[in-house]
Amino acid sequence: MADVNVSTLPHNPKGDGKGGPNPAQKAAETAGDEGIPAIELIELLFFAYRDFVGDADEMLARLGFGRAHHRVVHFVNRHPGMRVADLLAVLKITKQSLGRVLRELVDNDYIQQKAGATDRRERLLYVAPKGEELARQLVALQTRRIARALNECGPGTRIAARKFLASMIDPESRAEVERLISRAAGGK
Amino acid sequence: MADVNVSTLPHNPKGDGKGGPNPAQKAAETAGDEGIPAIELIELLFFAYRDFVGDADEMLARLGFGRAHHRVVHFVNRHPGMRVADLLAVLKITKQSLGRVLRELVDNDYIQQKAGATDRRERLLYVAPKGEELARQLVALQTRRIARALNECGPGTRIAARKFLASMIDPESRAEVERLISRAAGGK
DNA sequence: AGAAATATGTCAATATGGCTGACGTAAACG
DNA sequence: CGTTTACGTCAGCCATATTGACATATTTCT
Repeated sequence: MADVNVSTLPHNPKGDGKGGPNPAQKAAETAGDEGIPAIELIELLFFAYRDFVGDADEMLARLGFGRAHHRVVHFVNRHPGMRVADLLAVLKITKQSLGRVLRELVDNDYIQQKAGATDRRERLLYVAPKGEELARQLVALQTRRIARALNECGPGTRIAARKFLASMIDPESRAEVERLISRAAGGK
Repeated sequence: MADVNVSTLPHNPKGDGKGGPNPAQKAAETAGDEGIPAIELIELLFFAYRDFVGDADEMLARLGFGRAHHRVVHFVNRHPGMRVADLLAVLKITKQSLGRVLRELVDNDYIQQKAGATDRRERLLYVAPKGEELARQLVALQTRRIARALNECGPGTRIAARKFLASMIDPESRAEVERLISRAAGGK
């Protein structure tokens, strides 16, 4: 699956004897420590992620931006002075795709570009005040949801969630993601 | 943020005295039980989700399908006999958008339609054998990743992850999502 | 110095997956 | 019988991504 929305549900009009267990169950089966099918986590991950990014989507839409802009502002804010090539590598999109989004952000004073000091071919990217403010607001929004969730859950949840999410990442990428996170987060 | 990819990182060419903590930190701050900034979870959620859906994306691409098809096959498989209107409500897209995807799936024998028994205006949706097999494979793929992650983490992780993810969902939607999950999962 | 590689930008065409508005048809409902 | 409902479809638009080709500056290598 990929982003999905909820709201209403399939009805089951006249209790047509279809209420019980159904397909997709054998495939799910148990997977992990207890005897609960992983399909639960599959769908929860979906809905959780949908609402998680939904917060930002709204704010962005009001500015005429989309998720692509969010990604750029977020990463540039987290890694000031990153090069265009670095951003492309992190986002894994083509420079043509980045081009439009970056241009819009630069034109609207969310992102600044500076030629590299040692290599003037490089365009080092920085958030302008507007971009920093936007990034701050977006992080605050998403932080709020996470804080609420953590508060609702037990005290060990943060650690567990952090570990679980990290384990969900491709093993090959994990080291880089950890580096990306800790580096920007001020990890020394 | 929204879906992002990792791989290389911003370089920091000549140790220009930029290695330390940087912006976006004050905004992150602590949020929850311990003193760790939520921004870690924000980014982990991203990368985890990216790889999570990436599994399916590959398989789908080989069939010429996209995420839209995945959603349809997944939900129809989980809720056999659901109506088009139900699917629209769950996916929260327009019927025009669903139309194309559904037509492709029907034309290629992944999904079957049957007129409703009591209300013949309804088109009840069922997975055809090919669709069931595809849904099974996709769930298996994602289950594998989850199982691996749970195995890597402690025994309590499943419970904690389940709770955390559920708490990340909008409070208003939570009951419906739980219903959606448990109903299809064989909840009586 | 000159050639090659690198970092970036840009033009053009294409695909996917959303959207809105308008209209049509069959069936149920009152 | 008229209205509403469930669904489908035509037509056009938008955002985001893609590929391929090519341009321009600048650095690096020989």
